[in-house]
Amino acid sequence: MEDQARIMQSLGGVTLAAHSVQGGMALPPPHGHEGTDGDGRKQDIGDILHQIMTITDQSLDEAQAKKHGLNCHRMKPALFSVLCEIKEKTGLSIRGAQEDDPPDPQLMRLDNMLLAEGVSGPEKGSASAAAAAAAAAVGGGADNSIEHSDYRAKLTQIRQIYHTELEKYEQACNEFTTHVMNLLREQSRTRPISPKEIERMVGIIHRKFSSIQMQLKQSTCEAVMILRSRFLDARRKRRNFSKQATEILNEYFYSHLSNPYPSEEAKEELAKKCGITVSQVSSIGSTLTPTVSNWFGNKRIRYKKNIGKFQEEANLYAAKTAVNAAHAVAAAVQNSQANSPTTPNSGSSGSFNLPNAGDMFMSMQSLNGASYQGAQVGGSVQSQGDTIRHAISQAVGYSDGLRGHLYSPHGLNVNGGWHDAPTPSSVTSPTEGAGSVHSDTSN
DNA sequence: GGGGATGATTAGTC
DNA sequence: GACTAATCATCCCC
Repeated sequence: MEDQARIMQSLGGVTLAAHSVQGGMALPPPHGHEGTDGDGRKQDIGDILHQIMTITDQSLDEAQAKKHGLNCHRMKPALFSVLCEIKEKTGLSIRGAQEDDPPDPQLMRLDNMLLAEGVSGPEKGSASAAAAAAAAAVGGGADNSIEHSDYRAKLTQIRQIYHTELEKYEQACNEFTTHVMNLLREQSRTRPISPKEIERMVGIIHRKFSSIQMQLKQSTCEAVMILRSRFLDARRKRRNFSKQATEILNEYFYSHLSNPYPSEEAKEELAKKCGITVSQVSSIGSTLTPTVSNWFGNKRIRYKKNIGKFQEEANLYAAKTAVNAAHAVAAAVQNSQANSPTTPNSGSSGSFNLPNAGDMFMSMQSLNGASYQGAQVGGSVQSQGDTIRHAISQAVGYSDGLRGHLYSPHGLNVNGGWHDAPTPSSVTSPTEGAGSVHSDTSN
């Protein structure tokens, strides 16, 4: 320690001296200190530094021996403290420049996406949740569940690959970090390396590895996107309504031909009856099941476009609804006769099987070849009841000889709009309450 | 395979 | 937000 203190004092401008050595130059004489004693010390330091400079040119054994010699040299602590001072000065600027890197937004996006897709994060988390959501959106069909499980299986595969690769990267990163730290600790015996510097080096290594990890995450995201798009493409495939569903929808459409705008409640009930959805509700995309809203939208347009083509269909459904009405009314009449002659038609069909009385009236008029003359709303309850009774007899008689009768396209006005559908979004059937799917024949 | 039927999508309107 | 009209894409029958 005495030597060290003396050297520090005698050298004065240590940094300059050290820099000179680093540049391969001879040490300059200490300022204001000359003499034989100073020359000797200068010679010692010069020797040590020269040995350090040439150590890499020597063979391993030779270098080890030299290293040992240097470590044991009496001047080593003095030299070490000089190097410490230099490092302290240069280290400050490096530290200031490299600390507190903000989190990479790209990496954050990738992380969020992988988490949302259920690739990263807990096993039972969003992967199955997303798949379950997809399944819920799709409905309950057998082929749907196959698609669902297929999607889930492929997602699990991606997840497994991702985690395996991630583990590999982490392991490699840890190994490399440990290796570098050991190396630095070893080197710290011959040159000054502070813990903070080791920490900084570890940070650099982690940054390098995290850039590799980012590539892995990017590839995984791409794979998920491809899988997702393929899966959704498969889901976008059009599925036709079942025959029964089409029947139900057509029945409603033709029985409300004057105003084929089902309310939300009506749509919901129709959807329930048909086993379909009201509208597109999936967050993932289109559903497999066709929707009531789509169906009515398409039906209205196609009916309007080509009324002639739909005449036969309209006749069929008019007859069908008439027969239904006949049965219901007959039952109601029987009921009322049996129970109380003063309360006719107390029964209900329980569904929209029976048409809107006004439309029913129109349908039957059409079946008779008569054109629809006026608004259907005005009729009294009694007169509608009479009309229905009249319709019953007509319908029963028509059920066989229906084909060939002209169905007059009612409900549409000259401009192509529906008669009494002033505000389509808030339509209520003329003779029934808003959203009622049930027949108002009992009126 | 062709063509009509039909469910979904999209842009524009109210 | 619901609707229309045009269009796309797929299904399904011949």
